[in-house]
Amino acid sequence: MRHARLPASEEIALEDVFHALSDPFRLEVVRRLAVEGEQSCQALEGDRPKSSVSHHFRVLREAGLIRTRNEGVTRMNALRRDDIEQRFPGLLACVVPKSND
Amino acid sequence: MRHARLPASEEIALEDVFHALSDPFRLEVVRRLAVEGEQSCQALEGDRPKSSVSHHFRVLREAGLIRTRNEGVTRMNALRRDDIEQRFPGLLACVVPKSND
DNA sequence: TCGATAATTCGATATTTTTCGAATTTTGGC
DNA sequence: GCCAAAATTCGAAAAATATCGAATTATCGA
Repeated sequence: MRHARLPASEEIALEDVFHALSDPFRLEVVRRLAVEGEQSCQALEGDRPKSSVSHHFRVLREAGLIRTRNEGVTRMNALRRDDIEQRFPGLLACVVPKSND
Repeated sequence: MRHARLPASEEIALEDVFHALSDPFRLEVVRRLAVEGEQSCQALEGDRPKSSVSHHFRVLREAGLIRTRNEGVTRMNALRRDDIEQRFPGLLACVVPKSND
């Protein structure tokens, strides 16, 4: 696996973040990660096919919004809360209902 | 002219705003309107053809980010600062260098 | 190593956006 | 009314995104 493409905090581009968040499914994913914390892809797929879900997670990952790690056979996705807050202070607050640190 | 399509403050959708701001030209337009205040389309077109500029202004208008009024033969575009701030507090601050009320 | 589960990649198609020239609309001045 | 300036609309073509099934990869456990 070398699909990483995870930008460093300073490399996160506002245009990319906005593009990632302009899709309703991806926006909802970010909100749920913010509220419920780390989640598997499965837990957040609606009734979409896996390949579609995977695509959206990739967009979020490459925009710098989420980070993915292996947990056994599943992959857990987490919002990069601190990195985003550091790079664009206040942005997450516009997106997310409320925080749960 | 009936191209208005200007959403009321409460109707502004976050996805639309994000989509509008995900384009570099449009993001720059918003920043310049924020810093320099009301501007004509001409003043902000780079070397793009008019029709292209007009398209981008329309996206911004329909997303609820700008408002356009006639000033003689030209049309002046202004950031809907208060409406956006009311609907999504803090969002503009993430986008714009600094404010000049 | 085999099988099962989770997710990614591939490839092809569909949908959405963007681009830009030409034609049109709007407004003001003569 | 006629002309010029500013911007929008139209229409077609190009580019970027999204969708989804099938094949592939990765990881764990037996």
